[in-house]
Amino acid sequence: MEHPARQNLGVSAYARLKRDIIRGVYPAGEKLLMSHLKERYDLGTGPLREALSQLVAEHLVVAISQRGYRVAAMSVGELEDIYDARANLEGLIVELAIARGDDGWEAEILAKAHTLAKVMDLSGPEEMLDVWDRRHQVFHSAIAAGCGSRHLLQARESLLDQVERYRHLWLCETVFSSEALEQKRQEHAALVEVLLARDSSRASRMIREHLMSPVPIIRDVMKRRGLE
Amino acid sequence: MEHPARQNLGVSAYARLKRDIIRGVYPAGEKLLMSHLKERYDLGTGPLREALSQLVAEHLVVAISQRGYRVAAMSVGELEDIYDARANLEGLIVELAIARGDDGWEAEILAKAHTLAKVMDLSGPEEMLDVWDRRHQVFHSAIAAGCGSRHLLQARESLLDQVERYRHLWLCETVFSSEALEQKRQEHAALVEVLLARDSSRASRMIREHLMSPVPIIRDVMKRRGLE
DNA sequence: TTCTAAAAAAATGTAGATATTTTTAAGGCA
DNA sequence: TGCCTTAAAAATATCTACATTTTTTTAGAA
Repeated sequence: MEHPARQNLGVSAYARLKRDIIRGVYPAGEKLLMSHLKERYDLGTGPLREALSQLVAEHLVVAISQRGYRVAAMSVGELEDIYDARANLEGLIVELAIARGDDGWEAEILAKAHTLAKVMDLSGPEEMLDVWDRRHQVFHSAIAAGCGSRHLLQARESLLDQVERYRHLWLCETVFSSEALEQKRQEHAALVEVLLARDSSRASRMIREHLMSPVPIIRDVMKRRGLE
Repeated sequence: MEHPARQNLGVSAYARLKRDIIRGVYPAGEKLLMSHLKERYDLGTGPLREALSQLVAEHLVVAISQRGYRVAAMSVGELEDIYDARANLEGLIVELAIARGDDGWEAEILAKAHTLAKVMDLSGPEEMLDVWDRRHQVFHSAIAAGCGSRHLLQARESLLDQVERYRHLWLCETVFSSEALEQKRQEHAALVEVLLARDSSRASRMIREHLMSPVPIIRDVMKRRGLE
């Protein structure tokens, strides 16, 4: 008989904390009080400190010696830098993917693009956005996977984790109009076409623009909320 | 009066463990026994687990639930992927640096290149290699800094950390002939020239080749040591 | 108000309790 | 004997409770 494979508590603490930070449960810069975390997650300090250490390594949390932990700050400056870095890295990855991707890669892109395009058929507004976002991520990951480099994809993941708090701001604030959805769909369709045509420089430019487009919107949200 | 700013033990445990892993004190794949670590670093499990958690996030250590920690494996496959990823990322960063770097950037490069070129004047063989390596890193960092993106530089640092174990293999094994040194010096000089001329595509290609050159040597060392 | 000192709160570290895995040893069977 | 299974013992990982140290707050005095 197989046990349910007992995880150590640090791992689940890590997952839950990360999720809560990304979802904005703890605002940027907020002190993460050990006593509060112990109560909220019903855990001892040991596992919590393990989890926090990992989050420090991922730059989502900052540790100040003898003064505990804080949620990493957010700023418009960082917003712009993360998106810039992400756009450029993704551009590079797409170029490599076009040079290196095989038939399976093309097929995966088509499959994920199709799944993504079919989202609107679904039910409620909240849930639809959720599903759309998940499939959107999967679609872009399928494109990136073609570069074939575990370590470039790892760098990409790391930036995704760091951008997630800003992106969440966008998802929350955006009343997702069907025009915007339609707009995105067209961008994706155009992107797929250029990818399959293996037009490296055009694909790279397109993906960079595609990724940068939420920046002005998020910047506005931040300024409105006094997060600048 | 200022206190010496007491660090928590996890931080120094992290630094020492990382150093030892990179230096090959613990071979790839080796089990990191808590009892051994406690004795070696004279620390309790708490700080050690904090340090190990950070190293897990940096992919230098792997955690297996209820079975403790191991040094991350090494393989020729990973060697090739890290160097490939690094070369491509560095190529991208150089292109951005050329587009974005200002006069200060150019000046820094010239300064660091000069310091690097002057290393040979120094004393012993071991120490010289040490100094050379440090200045070499500084030189390349000065180039990369021009891209102006904290997050791209952070991704670069992360790859540097991960490649360090392989690079250390190279530094240890290489009896550093003055021809090789001379060869490197020429590559650097050529690189500086192209950078200052702002020849983006040539600089990118040159740096990619420059970074890839140790790969065959390291691959040989690994095969000889049965690390493949 | 501004400074100081006591009190409270918080972070950090260790020791030891608990749970899990690994090793060892013994027994059964071909 | 050789090999597998099983059970106990040892080693190990993990977690919590509490002790210690440091920071922050509070309250009183100048």
